[in-house]
Amino acid sequence: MKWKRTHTCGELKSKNVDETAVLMGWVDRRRDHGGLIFIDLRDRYGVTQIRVDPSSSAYEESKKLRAEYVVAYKGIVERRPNDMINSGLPTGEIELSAKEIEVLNVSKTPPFQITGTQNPSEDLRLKYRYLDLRNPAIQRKMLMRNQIYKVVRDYFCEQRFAEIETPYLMKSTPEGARDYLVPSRVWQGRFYALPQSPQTYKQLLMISGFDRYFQIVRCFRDEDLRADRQPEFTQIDVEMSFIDEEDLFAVVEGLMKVLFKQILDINIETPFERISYNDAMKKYGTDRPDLRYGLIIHDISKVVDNSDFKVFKNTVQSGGVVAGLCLSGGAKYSRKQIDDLIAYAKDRGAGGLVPIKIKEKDWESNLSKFFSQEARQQIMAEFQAANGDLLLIVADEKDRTLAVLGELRTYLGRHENLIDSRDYRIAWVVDFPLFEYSADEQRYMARHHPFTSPKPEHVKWLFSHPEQVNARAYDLVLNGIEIAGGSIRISTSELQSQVFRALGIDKREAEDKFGFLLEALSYGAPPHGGIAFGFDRLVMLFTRSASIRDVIAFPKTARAVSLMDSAPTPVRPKQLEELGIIVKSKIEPLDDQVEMESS
RNA sequence: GGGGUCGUAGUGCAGUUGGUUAGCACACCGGCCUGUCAAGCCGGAGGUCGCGGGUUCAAGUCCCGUCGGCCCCGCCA
Repeated sequence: MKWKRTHTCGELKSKNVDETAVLMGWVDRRRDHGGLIFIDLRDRYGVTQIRVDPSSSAYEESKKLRAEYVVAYKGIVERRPNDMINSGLPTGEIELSAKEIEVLNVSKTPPFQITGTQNPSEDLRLKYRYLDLRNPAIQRKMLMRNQIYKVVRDYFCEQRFAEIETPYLMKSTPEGARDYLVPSRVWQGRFYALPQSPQTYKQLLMISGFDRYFQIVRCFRDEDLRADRQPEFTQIDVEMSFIDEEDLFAVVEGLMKVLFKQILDINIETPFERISYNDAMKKYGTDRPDLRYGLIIHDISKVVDNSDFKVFKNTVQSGGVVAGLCLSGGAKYSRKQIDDLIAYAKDRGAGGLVPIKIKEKDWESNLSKFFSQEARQQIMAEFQAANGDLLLIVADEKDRTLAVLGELRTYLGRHENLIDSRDYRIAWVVDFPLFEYSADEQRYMARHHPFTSPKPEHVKWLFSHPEQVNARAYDLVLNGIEIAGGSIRISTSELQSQVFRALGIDKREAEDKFGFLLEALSYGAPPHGGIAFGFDRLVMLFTRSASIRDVIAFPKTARAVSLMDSAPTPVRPKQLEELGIIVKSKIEPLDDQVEMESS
C-alpha cells in the first residue's frame, strides 16, 4: 500500500470539502461515461462516489476496474453540483475527485452481485459466505450482534458478574439432546462431549463461591434443525447465589430494559407480567404465548356436556375438553376459507373443527338444533361473541384440544393481521410442572433439566404424585418466542438424589453420570439459580431476521452442512486409526486413501 | 424418520395441451459515450434444463427414483 487510509467510505460529508483524503474499499459499481468515470467505493461504513476525470492520473487504471476490485483512491473532497446531490446516500452531498489510484487487488467476476435487486439462492450465498457478508444488509446484522455483545457484557460487569469460561470438552451426560462427541486419541474408545450448555459447570462455580457468573458461550446440540435452530448456537448463560426468583427476575428485567433502550431506543415497562404455565396453556394453548393480540381460548365443556350434540357430549363425558376461539368478523369467511381452517386443524391432529357463524344475535349453523336457545346464548356470552363473529370449536382430549387451538390462534394472528409488528410484549411464564411423562420411554422426564428445584411445598409428592409437582422454573417469552429459560437449582445432595430417583435414575447411574455434582453439592453448596438466553434468537428479534442463519457469520444448512468448506467430511484413515475408530457405513474415501477398507 | 416446496446460461426468472434453433433481465466480453448514481446506446459470447432411469415418433414439460436448498412434524432436559 502506497498510502494510509485517512477516512472510511461512510465518513466524508460536506464539511470535509477541499480536504485531501485516501479511501480504500471494494468497487461496488462502475459507471463509465467514456469520459467521466464514477466509481461507487464500498466498505463496512458506507459508500462514497469517486469521480475520475479524463485528466486524472488515475484515469487509465480506473477504466480497467471491475466489480469487487480492491482499490485505494487519493483525491480531493468536492461538493457535488446542487442538482447532482444523491439524497439517498449519506455521503451523497460530496464526491472524491480522484487524483491517484492504487489497485490493491483484482477480483474474479463474483458468482452473484453483492448489492442489487437479485436475491441469489441461499445455498449459493452460503457457499460464498465471505462474499455474502460484504452485503451491507448482512453486515448491519453482524454489527448489531456485536453491539449486543457489548451491552450484555457492560451490563453484567456493572452488576458485578464475572465472566468465566467453561470447558468445551466435557463429559457426555444422559438426558437432554444428543451430544456432539469428540473422540479421545490418548484414551482410545473414550469420548468427550461438546456442551449442550455449561449447566453443571456454572453450578460448580456457584459452589466455588463466585456468586454471580455470566458467560456468552457457544453450545452444541446434535438435533434436527429449524429456521431458528443451528447445531452450534450462542447462549447468554447466567447463574447467581443466595437468591430467589425475584432477584433473578430483577436482573433479567434490567438487562432487557438496557438492551431495548440501547439497541432499539425503545423503553419497555418493567416488571414484566407473569403468567402461570397452566393459564398459558388454557388461554393460549402454548407455554410461550404471543401476548400482542387476544383471541383467547375459551373452555365451554361445562355448557355442552348435556347438549344433544354427541361429539361434544361424548368428548366431555370421556374426560376431554370442548373449547374454541372467537374470531371477530370471521362470519364473512367463505366456505373455502373455513374448509382451509378445518384442514389446518385436522393436519395438527384435531378430529375436526366446528365453525359457528354468529348472525342476528344467534348461531347461523346447522348445529343450532342440538343446543337449547339458552345454551347457545351461554356459549356466545362465554366468548363475548358479537354479530359477524366466527366461533371455531375443537372437541378432543384436553392437551390436544389446547395445542390445536394454540396453533390455530397463531395462524389466525398472523393471517388476520392481528399483530402490530412494532409491539413488544414480554412475559415470564412460571409454575411449570417439574416432570413430563414420556410415553416413549415409559417414565417421567425432567421438563427443564434434572437439576431444577421442585417447589418446597410440593416435594412431598415427588413419588406419590409426580405430575403435581411444580418446578421453580421460569421462561422469558417475547412475542411468542422463548428467549430465555432457567430455574432455581437443587442445592442439597439429598434433594438431588431424590429427584434423580423420581426420574428413574438409580443410585449407581446417578453416581456414574453425576457423581461429581452430587459430591460437590455435599460440600456446602449455596442456594443458587440462573437462566440462559438464546442469544441468536435475541439478535434475530432485534434485526427482524426470519432465519437464525442471517445472524450467524458462518451458519450451517438445515442438514448441518457447511456449504463453504463442506464440513463434515471424511477424514484420512490415519486419523481414524490414531483414534481407534472404524467407520461402519460406506463413505467416499478421502483423496488418495484407497487403502481404506470400508465394510 | 415423515410431509411439503423449489432446482432451466454466472445470477434472478419465463417456458402453453409433450412438437422447429430453450427465451427475458442483470452480470460478463467488445465498441460508442463528460454528470451518472440499478447510467445509457450498439453488438457478442454464454445452457449436460440438478442427476439417473422410464413412457413416447418426440420430454425442460409426463412417470419412477435419487441428490441438494428451504419450511414444517417428530426431535431439541
